[in-house]
Amino acid sequence: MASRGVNKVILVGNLGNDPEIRYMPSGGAVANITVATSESWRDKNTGEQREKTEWHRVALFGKVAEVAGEYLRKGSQVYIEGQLQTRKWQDQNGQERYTTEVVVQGFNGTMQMLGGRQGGGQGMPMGGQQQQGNWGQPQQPAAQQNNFAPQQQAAPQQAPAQQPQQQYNEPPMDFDDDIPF
Amino acid sequence: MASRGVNKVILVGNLGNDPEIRYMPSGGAVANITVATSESWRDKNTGEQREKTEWHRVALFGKVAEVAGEYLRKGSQVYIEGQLQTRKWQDQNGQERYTTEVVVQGFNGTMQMLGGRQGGGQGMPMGGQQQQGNWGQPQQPAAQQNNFAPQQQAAPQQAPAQQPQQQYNEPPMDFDDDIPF
Amino acid sequence: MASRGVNKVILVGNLGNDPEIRYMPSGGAVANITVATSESWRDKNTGEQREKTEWHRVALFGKVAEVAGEYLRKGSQVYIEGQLQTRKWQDQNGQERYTTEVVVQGFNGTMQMLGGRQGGGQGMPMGGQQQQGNWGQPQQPAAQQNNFAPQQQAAPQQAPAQQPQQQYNEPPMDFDDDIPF
Amino acid sequence: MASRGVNKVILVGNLGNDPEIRYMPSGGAVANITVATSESWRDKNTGEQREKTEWHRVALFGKVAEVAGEYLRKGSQVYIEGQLQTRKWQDQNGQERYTTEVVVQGFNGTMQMLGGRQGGGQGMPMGGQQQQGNWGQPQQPAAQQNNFAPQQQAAPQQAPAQQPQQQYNEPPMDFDDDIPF
DNA sequence: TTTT
DNA sequence: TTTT
Repeated sequence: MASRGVNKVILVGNLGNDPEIRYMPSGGAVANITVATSESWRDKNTGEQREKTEWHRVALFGKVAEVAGEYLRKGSQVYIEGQLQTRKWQDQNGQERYTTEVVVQGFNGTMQMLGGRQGGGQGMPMGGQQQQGNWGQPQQPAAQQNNFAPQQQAAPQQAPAQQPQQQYNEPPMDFDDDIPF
Repeated sequence: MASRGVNKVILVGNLGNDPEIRYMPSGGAVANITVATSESWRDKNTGEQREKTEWHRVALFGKVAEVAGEYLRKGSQVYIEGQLQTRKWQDQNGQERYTTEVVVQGFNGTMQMLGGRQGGGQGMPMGGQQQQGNWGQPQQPAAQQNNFAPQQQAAPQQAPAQQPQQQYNEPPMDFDDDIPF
Repeated sequence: MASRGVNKVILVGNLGNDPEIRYMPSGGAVANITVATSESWRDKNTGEQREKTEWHRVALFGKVAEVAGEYLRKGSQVYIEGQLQTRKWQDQNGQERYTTEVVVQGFNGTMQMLGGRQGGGQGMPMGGQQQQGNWGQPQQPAAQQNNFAPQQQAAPQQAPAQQPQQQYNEPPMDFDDDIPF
Repeated sequence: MASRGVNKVILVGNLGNDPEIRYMPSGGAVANITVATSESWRDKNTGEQREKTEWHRVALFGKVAEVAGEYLRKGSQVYIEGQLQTRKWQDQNGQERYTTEVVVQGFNGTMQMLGGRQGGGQGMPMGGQQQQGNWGQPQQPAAQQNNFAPQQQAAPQQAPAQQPQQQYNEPPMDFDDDIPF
């Protein structure tokens, strides 16, 4: 829990796809999302308007992953606070590759749904039928890979001696997907 | 310059090596540094103290790159504020690879040297002979490695005409100022 | 523009009232908003749900103030990045008082409208009639105090030698309003 | 613990005075420090260099307050991450006054000592005799000013049972670690 | 792949 | 005074 140094990422952007939820053998949820941030500026040579979108891999763990799986959808706007983490893996040729992600886990991060009336009524963001933002209806976290009930680790954040960052050595994570990174 | 979304990284850590400085055809400086942040925690199973160091690639552009090249050294402690940026490149086998960096450029970021009484004396961080932290003596930004344009110009947000970040040349703070409360 | 030290505030919250816009003699706009952030938790003694709202004074300057005046309304959700600033003033009894605000000015800060389809279509956040979030229709910045045309300082941020922080010594700012601070 | 909204302050600056430590009836420590951040710029009218220092009230709670009391001294450079909080009080004339502070408490904030090789040797920041930065010798947190409960307990988010922030007792970083890229 |  |  101690730390020398600061490692903090803050993002506000929109999801490029629905979250992908997986469960670790321990039952803890992992949600992977991609978040777009973009900036636009006027090219000072050509004078034309230009835009550049940056895509961020974000991995959420535990309770916040469950919330993401239930309420976030493609297009949802989110505030993300997490840490940068680079992990090494082997591609199909046995070559070492590195992937950098924003990790949101326990007290080292947070996720906030933005826009719409998130977190509304009966535990669903919209509180009703009419969709205001791009939020999902609360779902059974069912359409997932493997699925032992995520053993409600609702408040693990207070746990006195939590073990950070042991992620990513459990599910394979399919990094050969055709996602652009 | 407009932007929808927020893309912000904040790091406090130490350099793993001396900065590598290059110059673009335009004359603009680029500094590459690696910054370590670490956290330690007590393993709740074994009870032993564990530590994990995360290494961050950071690319600085323009004036702030020159300052980095002059004053930062292996071990220097820095505050970095920048943006996440992932760029695509081809490895020797023609395979697409991705590298994620923290980009510090113009008004989208800042770098602050920490420790010692930076901003001291004659434009060098320490103000004197005795080395307090791990800061370099001001150098000619001459010993540049090589000089091909870096494969990436990072975000073109404010291009050549930028001129921020000439910090580090102010008098030391007087801590006997009357604090207004 | 240089700085020793970091002074940064990040808020995501909702406006408690419509923005108040004023113009300085120089023509620069100033927008004052109050932003609510809240947290809720379960009281570990009584077991009941509790909530606490924190109200923040935010002062925006220049272009971002104009945008705030045009598009933000009571209830609007915003992302604010600015600096902490405490200024001294005299109350009606001649007593020294201090007020702390989050100042958003030039490159030292940013404001992003959240939720809805902000910044949409023709320069208005919603792009149409149907109100999705709590955003104002684009207005003439007319109903303001004094009103020499704000001399479009649209890109003063690039200005080579801008003069920071001289605010608050121009308009009186009416700090005896019945706002709770 | 839940929250709608983000309320975050990040400071890097120097202490204007030694910390003031107090203990609450519960035994929890409270440290009050004032942190200076400053910026300087060239006045675009007169052409002269100008500087402005901003002073921040910071209140630390719990373990981090104890660390502050032991190791921080006037002039110490710190990284602070906390929340903005405004509290109401009555002055000697019975008038309502407001004071805004940066509150560092539990998981909602952190404090890092900067400069020197903090986290070194035997649990003290410098690891030895020779003072590199402006750090105090570890003290008994005994010389407390006075001992009435501070008028404010700040947000009760995680109350007594908190236990984060026991940093600063790790071995120094080895910068010859193999950087993974 | 998002959003505007 | 907001929002949920």
